[in-house]
Amino acid sequence: MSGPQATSDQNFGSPETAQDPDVLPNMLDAKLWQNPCPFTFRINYLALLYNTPLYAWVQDTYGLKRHEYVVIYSLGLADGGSARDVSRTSGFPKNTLSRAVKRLELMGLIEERIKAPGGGRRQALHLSEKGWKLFNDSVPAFEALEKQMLTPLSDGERQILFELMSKVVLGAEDWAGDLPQTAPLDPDLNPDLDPVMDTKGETQ
Amino acid sequence: MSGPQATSDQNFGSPETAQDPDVLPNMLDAKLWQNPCPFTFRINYLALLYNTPLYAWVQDTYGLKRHEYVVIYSLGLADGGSARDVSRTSGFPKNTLSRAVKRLELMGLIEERIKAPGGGRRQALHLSEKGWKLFNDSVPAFEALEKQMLTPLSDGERQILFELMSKVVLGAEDWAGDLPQTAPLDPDLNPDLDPVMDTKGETQ
DNA sequence: GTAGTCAAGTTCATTTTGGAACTTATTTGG
DNA sequence: CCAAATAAGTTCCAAAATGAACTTGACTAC
Repeated sequence: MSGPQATSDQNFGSPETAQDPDVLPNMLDAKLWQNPCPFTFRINYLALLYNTPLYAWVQDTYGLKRHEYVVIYSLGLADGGSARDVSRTSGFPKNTLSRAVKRLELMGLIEERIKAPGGGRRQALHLSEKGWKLFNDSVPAFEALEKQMLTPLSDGERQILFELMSKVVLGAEDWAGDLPQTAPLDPDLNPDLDPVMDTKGETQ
Repeated sequence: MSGPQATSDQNFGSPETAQDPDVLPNMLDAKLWQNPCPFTFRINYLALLYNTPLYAWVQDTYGLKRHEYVVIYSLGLADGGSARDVSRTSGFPKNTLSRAVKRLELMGLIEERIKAPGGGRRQALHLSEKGWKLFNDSVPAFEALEKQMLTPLSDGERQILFELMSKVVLGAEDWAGDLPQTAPLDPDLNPDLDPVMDTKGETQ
């Protein structure tokens, strides 16, 4: 090996050890098995593998950009939510979502906005009938790919994975610092719900 | 509830059931606990929570954009890799990486390029001394946050999580369709390595 | 009830991104 | 060996994303 990194054995990428360079999993192997951050790499890599084809499909099928579809999906799960809610749970900046909402309104996928009952200047967003149809028609594709992803696991393993991931997410309150516009995780999450987020599509 | 979605019980977002709207975990709760894709949401959400602060820190500390740092990180793990390798393992388009490589070269973080021994027009990229230093100095921050993320788990649980995630990633060969420029997972991944990917930072 | 504070949402200007076309090295087939 | 095919890397440019400033409505305190 050439540099500091003490990745002793195994060959990957390094010119002197590279063999068939067209199999090229050298770098992938390195990122999977020599990574000081094996967990977050897997997270990111799976997000990439999952999101990329699905959002491409959404784009082709419905002509919606990712952040636009995310609004639909978010409202499908949490009807009456605001742009702020979508921003905080998805990571997209609020001006991006402002535009998305405007376009969805124009397309007749969400209803005219009304100020949210609860607080501030918030606007409660609602899917239109057309919006609900799009949501219901599209979600199965997302479900199917998630199911596909999990086929290597037994039912029991899937359950365990779900529980471990949930633990990690719930523990995130403590460290999840300052996102762009900061969405502190809620202390008393209700263990009977289900949300959606939005990670673009690249790994480390 | 207003629309089709049969999210019966629990209150979230829905104007009629919304209570304290400022706690607003309504939508987060919905995405976590009512999500038809609970696994991929968690993946995406954790990627968001992880990547966002780290890449902001990299930007502030080293003045490197995400894709630029990704090149550094990738070469730190797989020295001698090519831009193509980084593209395929990270999901960034090749022109974006071409620019990144050019800038890193300019900054003196990677060495002059030489054509890769193995194949085609490929160029083997190498970190400079300065590049290695940056890599070695920065990686601990990534490691630390990953460690932080996993604190809710016991050692045994972390091990199990690692194994389950690995299973899922290895199984991805079968379905991981066509990424932008398609990186077929290698059939015989060497279970002694470790790679890095790149998922921007939004959930669904 | 008026002033001050806060934050959701919008607009604007700039930078960034990435598809498409192109270049160029290399390999393969005749 | 030469011609065609392949694919890595680059360039160009139109489209998209986003930070920052701004607007606006609502709540708070006096």
